[in-house]
Amino acid sequence: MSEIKVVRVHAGERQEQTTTLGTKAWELFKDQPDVIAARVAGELKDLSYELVDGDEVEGVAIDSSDGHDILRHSCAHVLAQAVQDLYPDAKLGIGPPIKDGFYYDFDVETPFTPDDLAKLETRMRKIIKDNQRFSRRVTTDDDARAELAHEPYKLELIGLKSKVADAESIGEGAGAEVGAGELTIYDNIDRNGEVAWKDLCRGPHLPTTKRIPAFKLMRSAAAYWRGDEKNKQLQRVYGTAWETKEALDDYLHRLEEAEKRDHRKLGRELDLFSFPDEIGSGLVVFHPKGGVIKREMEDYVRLRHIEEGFQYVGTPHITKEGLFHTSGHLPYFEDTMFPPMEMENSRYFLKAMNCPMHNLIFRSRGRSYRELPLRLFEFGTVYRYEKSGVVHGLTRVRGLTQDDSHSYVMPEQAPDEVKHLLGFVLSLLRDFGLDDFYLELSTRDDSKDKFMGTDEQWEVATKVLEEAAVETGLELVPDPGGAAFYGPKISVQARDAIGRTWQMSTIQYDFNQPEGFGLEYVAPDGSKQQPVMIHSAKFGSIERFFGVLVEHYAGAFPPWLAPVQVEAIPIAERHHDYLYDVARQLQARGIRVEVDDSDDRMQKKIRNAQLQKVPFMVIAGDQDVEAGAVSFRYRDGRQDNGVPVAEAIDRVAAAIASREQV
RNA sequence: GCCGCCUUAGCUCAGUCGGUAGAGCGGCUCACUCGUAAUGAGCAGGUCGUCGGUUCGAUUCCGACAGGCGGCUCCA
Repeated sequence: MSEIKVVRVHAGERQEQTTTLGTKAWELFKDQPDVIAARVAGELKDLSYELVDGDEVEGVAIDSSDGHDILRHSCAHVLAQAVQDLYPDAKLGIGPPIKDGFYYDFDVETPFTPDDLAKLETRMRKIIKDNQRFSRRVTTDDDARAELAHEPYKLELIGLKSKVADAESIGEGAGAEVGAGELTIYDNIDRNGEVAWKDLCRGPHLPTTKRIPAFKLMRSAAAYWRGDEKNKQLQRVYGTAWETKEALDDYLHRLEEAEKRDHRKLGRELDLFSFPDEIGSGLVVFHPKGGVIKREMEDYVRLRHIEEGFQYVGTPHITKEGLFHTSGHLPYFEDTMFPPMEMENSRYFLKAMNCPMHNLIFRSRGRSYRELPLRLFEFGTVYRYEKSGVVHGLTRVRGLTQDDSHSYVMPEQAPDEVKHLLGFVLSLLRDFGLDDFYLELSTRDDSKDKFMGTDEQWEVATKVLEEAAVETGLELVPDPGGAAFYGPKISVQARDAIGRTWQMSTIQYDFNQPEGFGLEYVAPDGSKQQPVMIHSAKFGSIERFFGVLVEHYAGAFPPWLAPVQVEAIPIAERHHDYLYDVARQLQARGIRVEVDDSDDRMQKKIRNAQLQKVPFMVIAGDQDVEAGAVSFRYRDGRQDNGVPVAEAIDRVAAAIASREQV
């Protein structure tokens, strides 16, 4: 028997090992039960992979990122097997792992109900218990076609694979089925050595179904085949799978926690805003408490813009259609604008973007290079006809207010202006408590008909943005094809308190609208030149940012934003006057305070203030009155008793002024 | 826009196998005046999302529409 040499890599350590030809990868990891696959020369392999001389082999643990993907993908196979067991006519789509789980698409007569999911889970448990072996088999396109003749979607994938090199371009997630290179089928072999099921798949997989420690089916929904709305809708079943029952429970618990932060729920509970049916879908009204937060946000943002050299302007909500022809928007976006109103032989549109109006302000008189950069800024409310299925709380609405600015600059000023804007938006987001970002650079792709302008213009603009983005040192993710029709954009993605990312600010470089509007300035040499305009929204939309902040803080806003900053709680009725007096002093310092003079017991008042997430509870009873003091209770239950009134007021005022969280 | 599910009091939710409904919280009134997350009692509150159909009779069954939820597609 011939010997081979392999290197076993573990925790960064390389360990040479001599073994015999025919040794399988799993034999190297017999002592590590959490290893479910192997990485050989950077490629993931099944544990049944047969080692060859010189291989560097690293164990892939089930709780690693790759391990999770493999576990979840294998679980998707088990789901598909269960579906075809219970619904033999079901045709298979694709079944890749996704963040925190997996899905599998099926073409079935009738959509799955929650009851069906329960039945499928039961069936899956049986398959898992059956300890079926995932067995890899290399095949050819022709053989696979014959074998999968009854699976039209798989046949389509095989056909596409032979045409394109990049499997991911076939459609979302399809890379899990057909990878680059050879085509493989995985057989599920049961205890009796029979093939219980099989699927076209790139792998790798767990060694056996029994290695799925914990899973759960989450929901079903329709999804277009290959992500194209022109294609048939398949039924997609979502599930999740984890390395232990505890990890699954933790995940479900995290979902529950995220649900508690849902701004739609908190918006109702904290009486911040609502979406009255009578007004229409996606149109929000802010209640007084939400209004306080919104006003604080706007006041601060307006102040900071002015400090950064912006001038505050105002524009109307409707306009004749010609303006949007000039700007170039109408041909691109008419179907996402509200339909026009006929008036005095003109068609008027609700405003869907502010830039054209700002251009008219620029053009209202002659401009000198000495005025540039000219920075116009406003809270511009725009209306967009979002499709009915996409409206979602405050994060996707039909009426939104952008903290929108346009900087008009000489072309040579553009790089500095973009850097200035980027620094500004990041500092602003930090002031609101978001400090974990990455950037996305959205550029033109090959579908050039979607985009206006010359190759050279796009190249220059993209380079300016890219350099500014790189200079921040933040992670930069490319987004080809994501640009606006008039130019490339940088968007700032912020991670919230529980790690979710939200698109916030955008900075766009636009050489098209200045041309369309005939914008010009007089240069030092007396010639007329065309400025470049740079669009920027810092929050993106006030409404969305409001929603993000609600979720980020789980409704427990820092004092400077909190609708009620101090709840004064008398222990008994005889302490009311004392607290009214304290409240007057707080109000004199501009602090938002309420005295809870209801006839609830003080314990109930504390509970109410706690549920309203008020940052400072100021309590007074006989002892406090006698000492000229108050007692603090914070949201986390911490107490600080007998604080002299003047000191207490200073303390609250200081926390507000510093915009800190308490 | 597409697929599925949902819509009963201000909120959260029971219920009616077709005979016009109930709880808790919240609100109001009264009593209680209390030291760090729910005092007690009483009262009020619903054309069961809207419109149509079936039926002697519809909140319940069917259809359309509106709104919501979860996805897909989209997102200037």
